[in-house]
Amino acid sequence: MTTILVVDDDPAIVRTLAINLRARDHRVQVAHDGRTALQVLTEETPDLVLLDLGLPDLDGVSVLRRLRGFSTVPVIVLSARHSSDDKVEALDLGANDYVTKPFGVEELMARIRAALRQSPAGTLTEGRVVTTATLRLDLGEHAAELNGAPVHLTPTEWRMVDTLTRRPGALVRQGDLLREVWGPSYDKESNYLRVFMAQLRRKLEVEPSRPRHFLTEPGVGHRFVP
Amino acid sequence: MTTILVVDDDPAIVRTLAINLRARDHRVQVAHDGRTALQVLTEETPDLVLLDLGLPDLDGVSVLRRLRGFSTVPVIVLSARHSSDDKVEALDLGANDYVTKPFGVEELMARIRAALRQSPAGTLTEGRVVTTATLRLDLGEHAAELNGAPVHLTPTEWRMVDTLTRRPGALVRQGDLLREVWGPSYDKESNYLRVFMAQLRRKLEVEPSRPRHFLTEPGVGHRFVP
DNA sequence: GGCCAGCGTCAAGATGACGTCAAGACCTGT
DNA sequence: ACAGGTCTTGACGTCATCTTGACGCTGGCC
Repeated sequence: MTTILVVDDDPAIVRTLAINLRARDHRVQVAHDGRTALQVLTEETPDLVLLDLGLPDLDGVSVLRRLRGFSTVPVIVLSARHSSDDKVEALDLGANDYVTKPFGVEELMARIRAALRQSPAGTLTEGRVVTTATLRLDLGEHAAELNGAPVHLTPTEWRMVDTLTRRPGALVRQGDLLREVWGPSYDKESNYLRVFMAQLRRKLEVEPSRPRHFLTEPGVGHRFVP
Repeated sequence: MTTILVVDDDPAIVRTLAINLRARDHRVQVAHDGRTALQVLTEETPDLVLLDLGLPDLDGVSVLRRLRGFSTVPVIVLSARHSSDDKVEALDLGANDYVTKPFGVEELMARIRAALRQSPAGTLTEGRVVTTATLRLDLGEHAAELNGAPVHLTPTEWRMVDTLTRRPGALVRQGDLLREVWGPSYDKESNYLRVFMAQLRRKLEVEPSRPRHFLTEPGVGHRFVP
């Protein structure tokens, strides 16, 4: 049983979606504006988000940008805007799919199934936990410990940890890391990597100047070794 | 760099897609019918498939069904059929996205980015791995081992290893090697070869003075023998 | 035996990438 | 409006890597 968060200010649409989703055995959560949506997302961990772009308070796009700051939950954008630019923007901000209103319910349900199917076996719900001799990183709970002492990581730092630890020991190229963490257009800003790798080492390495987990492969990329 | 397989029988569409994909640094493979597409997929491992539904031989839907039998590669369906049933069918058969023709190129490119982003990071890397009795060279991961002990190679050394091991046992001429590693204008700087061949042997040969893998063919070039 | 061309070796200097720091911009909640 | 935390941006020292040149060795040829 999966949980789906519906973010839309139109009660009629919300009702239609809720009925259809419940009929297909999903749990449904509702937020009528962007602020509430973000609030819900920090407290709950739905398996998918249906996000309307036309919200009363925040722009749907900002909601998307912000939620991608701390979550990799699959997002399907619903929007009345048909323009190519809007679609490109939303997709590049991290939306998994973009459906224009009015939409066929059956199609949307199929797209939801598709998105859930692809979602890498639990990015949120099944909290990934990485542990080493000195470290404990709970990706789901956003909790980090160094030698038992809790450490606070910022959203960007979490995103870096997330992509670096996805395949332990594997090399992540600079461009890939930048795109994953900051977005598609940032693939040349290697400054950021220097700053944030230093930050991660300061917070997560016993001896920041002699890193054992967060390593640099000069000219190529970075890797996390357990 | 990712490889994308375009399956479509319309040469005009294939050409448009190929141009746009190459401009965005993708390698492009083409299949004009379903049979060829399935054939290619058993031999190569593209990172994403663009699949037209209207093919001359097999129905695109059957292609999709069959390829899902042995592959989890992301598939974006392109189709002139707008009906909801068609979309639902394709999506439920395992398509990751469904785009109706005519489509905006920018939108499609954004959807490709979105699909690649979601695909588990591991599936993308085409890791060539070269092994001998004493050596292990993982070109994708930039990891090298000599008798089980990890060895660190610099970027230039990796480029040399890359070109030398591309065709094991084959002779690579000095000029070709220099051009591949340092650039087109360096084809006379055979100094570099001397310096870096020595470096490679020091790091990757059990007995650097009696090389068994990285050999020199005086006056002609170099070769890697497994 | 002596000469030459090409290869192997070495080390010093130049270069560029990385690590570090701090000031300012930005955003958020009070 | 303010205070706290976070992200961005630029400058700078440091280090690994690359470049460059000098020298010794070897094998072929006269």
